Amino acid sequence: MEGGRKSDKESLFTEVKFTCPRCGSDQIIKDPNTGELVCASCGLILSTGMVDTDKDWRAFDADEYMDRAHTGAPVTPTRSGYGLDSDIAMTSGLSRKSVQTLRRTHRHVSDAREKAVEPALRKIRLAAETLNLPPETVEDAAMLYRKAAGEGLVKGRSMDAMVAAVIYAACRRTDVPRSLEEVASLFNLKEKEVGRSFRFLFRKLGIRIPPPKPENFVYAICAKLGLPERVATQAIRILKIARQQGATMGREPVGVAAAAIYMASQEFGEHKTQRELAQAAGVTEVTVRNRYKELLAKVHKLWLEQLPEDLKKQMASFRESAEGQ
DNA sequence: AAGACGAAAGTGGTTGA
DNA sequence: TCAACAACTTTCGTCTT
Repeated sequence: MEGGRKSDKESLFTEVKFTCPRCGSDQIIKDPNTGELVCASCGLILSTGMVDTDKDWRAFDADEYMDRAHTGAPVTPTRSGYGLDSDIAMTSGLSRKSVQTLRRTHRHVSDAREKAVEPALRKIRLAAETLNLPPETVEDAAMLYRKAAGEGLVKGRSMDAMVAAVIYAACRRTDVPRSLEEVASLFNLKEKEVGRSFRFLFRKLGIRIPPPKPENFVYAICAKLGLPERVATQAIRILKIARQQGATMGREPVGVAAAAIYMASQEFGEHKTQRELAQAAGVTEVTVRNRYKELLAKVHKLWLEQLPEDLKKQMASFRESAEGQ
């Protein structure tokens, strides 16, 4: 590979020593224009909503403090019993015998439900680890599975396909860019099978899942190609205009993303071939080319017009120094 | 020679009758 | 169930640098 050039190229990962609270990746990129910190792995914007580990309540005197304090194990749908166990105490007012009866009934009902979903939840947790999913996504997947199981949609279907489907759905709902192919192959399933379960699920549950945004794929593709953050930032600008212009409708989001990156990289003199972009995005050269053509027609001019003067000059100088090499 | 571009034919999914 | 359709892929030839 062209190892020599890489050192004088601006590093994609500026020395930010954060790790992503969602996926744990340390590939955090800083957007020079907005100052936002973005995770290159899962696309989460960090700086506008850093995790607040403080209390979620305030107290103005000691009594209030005692009153409002609540602690204990976090509630999570990813574990059976939501990570909580409940029991019925031997309190006064009830005979020993009725407490025992109550306990037995309670255990019977909750155990039966929990036992039914436990293997699936275990699979979800395992898959999440391999796919490097943030907790938010894992919880959503677990929640969806519980909902599906609760409505009897799981019976008689392949558990793996259902688990894969809820994981994919959760990724979509929480803006984590994982492809159907990635999720399906983890379970040795075909895209088609998972896709079918996915559609069945959200049709039956009445859940609306918007198509993935092309922006979600930008940082992952740029990271694969070692493109600097300024290219990623502008690609996202291009994609925002593209959406306003209706240039993303009905198009494969990842293909549009690749084309936008191609466009931005050219303006910055960061030459990558259409083939390289296509490979990084997992589409063909022709798709990149066609999306690029559409972006040229509908977006390119608007994008350049909206750019601040100093950034235009910056682009020109980057292009010149690239040509000089 | 490498990369960009375009045309033509084929593929697999979706939609509506 | 089937045909029509849109988006995408594969393949290949031509043009440009």
